[in-house]
Amino acid sequence: MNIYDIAKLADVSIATVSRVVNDSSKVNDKTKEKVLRVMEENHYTPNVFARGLGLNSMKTVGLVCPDVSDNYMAKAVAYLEKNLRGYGYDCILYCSGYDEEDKRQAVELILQKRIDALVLIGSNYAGGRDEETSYINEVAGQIPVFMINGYIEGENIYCTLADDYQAVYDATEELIFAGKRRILFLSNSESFSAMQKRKGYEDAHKNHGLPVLEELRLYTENSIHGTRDRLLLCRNLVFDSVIATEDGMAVGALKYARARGISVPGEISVVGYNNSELSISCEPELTTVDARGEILCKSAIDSMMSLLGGEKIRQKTMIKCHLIKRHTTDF
Amino acid sequence: MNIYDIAKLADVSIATVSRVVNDSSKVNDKTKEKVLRVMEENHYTPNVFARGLGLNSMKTVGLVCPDVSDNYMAKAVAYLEKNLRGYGYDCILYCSGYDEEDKRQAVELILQKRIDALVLIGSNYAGGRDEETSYINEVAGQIPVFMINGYIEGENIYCTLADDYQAVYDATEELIFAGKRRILFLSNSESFSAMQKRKGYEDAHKNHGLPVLEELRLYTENSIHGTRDRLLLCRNLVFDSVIATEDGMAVGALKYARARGISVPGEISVVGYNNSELSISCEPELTTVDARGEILCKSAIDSMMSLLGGEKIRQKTMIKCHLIKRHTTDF
DNA sequence: TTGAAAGCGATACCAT
DNA sequence: ATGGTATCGCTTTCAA
Repeated sequence: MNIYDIAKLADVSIATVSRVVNDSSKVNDKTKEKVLRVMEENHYTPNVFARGLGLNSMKTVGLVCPDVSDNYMAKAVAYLEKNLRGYGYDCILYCSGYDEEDKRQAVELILQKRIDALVLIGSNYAGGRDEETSYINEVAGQIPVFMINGYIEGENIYCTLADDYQAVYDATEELIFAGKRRILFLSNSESFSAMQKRKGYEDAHKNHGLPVLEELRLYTENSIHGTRDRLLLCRNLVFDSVIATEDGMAVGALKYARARGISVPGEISVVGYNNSELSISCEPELTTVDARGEILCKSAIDSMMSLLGGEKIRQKTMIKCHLIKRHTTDF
Repeated sequence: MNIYDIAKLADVSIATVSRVVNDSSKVNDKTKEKVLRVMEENHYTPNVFARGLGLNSMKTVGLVCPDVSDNYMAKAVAYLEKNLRGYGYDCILYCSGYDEEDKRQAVELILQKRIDALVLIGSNYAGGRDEETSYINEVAGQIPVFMINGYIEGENIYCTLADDYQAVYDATEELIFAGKRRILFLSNSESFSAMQKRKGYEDAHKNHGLPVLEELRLYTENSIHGTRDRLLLCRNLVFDSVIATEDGMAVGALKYARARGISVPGEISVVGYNNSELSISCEPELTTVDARGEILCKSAIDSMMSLLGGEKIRQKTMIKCHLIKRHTTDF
């Protein structure tokens, strides 16, 4: 059942049917009604391919993230999908993995689907060297690119990001005020966001005349047991508090403390990041930074709709984070 | 840059270009090479819409789940997306929510995108009454439908499911063997899977001559604090063990025990479901059922590829679950 | 092995 | 307000 069939049945031309479908103004109410009825009766739905061919758009936005099974990204995807659909846009999803080459390729592939806009979720697409992100600038030559919690400068690239720097700066400062002097910094990547966090951690030390100790900066995987075991292996690492760039690592630190018989927050304080469910599943429950994922996504969608509607929008939007104090710290 | 441009530059007809693109056999190696070079030089990529129009397919499968921010579904989506892409299929994602009407509508909408197959993730699409799932049968009239951990009978519907019944039956039986007589059953939905689990719980009791006590079947939301608070409110509910249909609720039970000063597994045993990260974040770590989400997805993909390749496949595949014993039980 | 031409099902411009 | 028709870019017969 195509537009020709409907036209014939309704005894009008395909042009009129098309007008009704796109509810163009210039069509007689009676005609419109008749066509609508015929469409209804025959369960007609326009062929999206034909439509796409003509308009060179299928009202689709591409979502790319390293891994949707990560809770932060999953929430972002869920939010984006739901709300973009509210605007009549569908989402096609690519999980790129974390490898540089794979990320580049995922973006290249999804671009071939003639999406109307690209959303890059997570700070893993920024960071690193410029050469490594140049492909994003290229994409931006064709369609607008929106980054959720990443920042790349360039024409047609729009970034919404959490103020991770300030969040970690503030948390570090609170620990310092509480008398902590050996704050372990746990991270698992060199993403844009991880770099911001690290800088916040370091600046807080510097601004309070405290040394930034190399030995207190630890790389580990973002897994509970992985982090615990990693810490267990460092037999002569001494610290009185922990700031982790992801909740998983913070919980790992908790597990480590328990394994070593160290009390939290009595002997060490622990701060996590992302306010994920992990942070309330553990014992004691985790003080953590809420990076406002939903607000970031909302802001990105607003920008996108303005842009696609022809308005001019700003390229960088920064959102403040929020420290949620629970039972792993005593400040 | 379209097929005509390439044809002109390579000094061949568009038919030949098309043959090269689809690497049809009947094309001279020299010609092929020449065309390939021109395509390369001009960064040519076929227009997916035009292609879709001709083939009436865009090699896309529709993924529908109630909520990707749920860890189980997110993992499924991640796995499906990654592996389907390996077969050259893209994924378009719809998060339907849990409401009956919304689910129906999501399926209807995604169908308009002329997807090649539909995957329904999670047992929330089955269960309830037949009238409520009839729309799925209708969809199956047009394209194959694959259900991940759900079961609906019907032509062109293919189901892969975990043996949730047996998993809960076995876990319940172990608790009974360990001397437990008041096993609390915590659930949060009436999905197909939830029903299977409940039946497993009840049958284990019956087969061991134990009564199924109404008061020990509790509905609650799948949230840690929600479940904890719900239990805290039941002042005269007595139980010696817990089986939850989701890890979140099991952790909630743990939190309840802690709040009441009840020791786990000393005084009560707790069993969760899904082997999520929550189950290792909590303290003590949770004994939980691994419902083999990845294996389910793998099996579904295999079936799909066989079917699209013209083979005949079976409509129902059952996968055995696995009980992972950790520290919340002592059997 | 290659090319010419007929669809595929919409949109949109130009008439009327 | 409505209709006729070119157009979008590809796939696929049918001939050569």
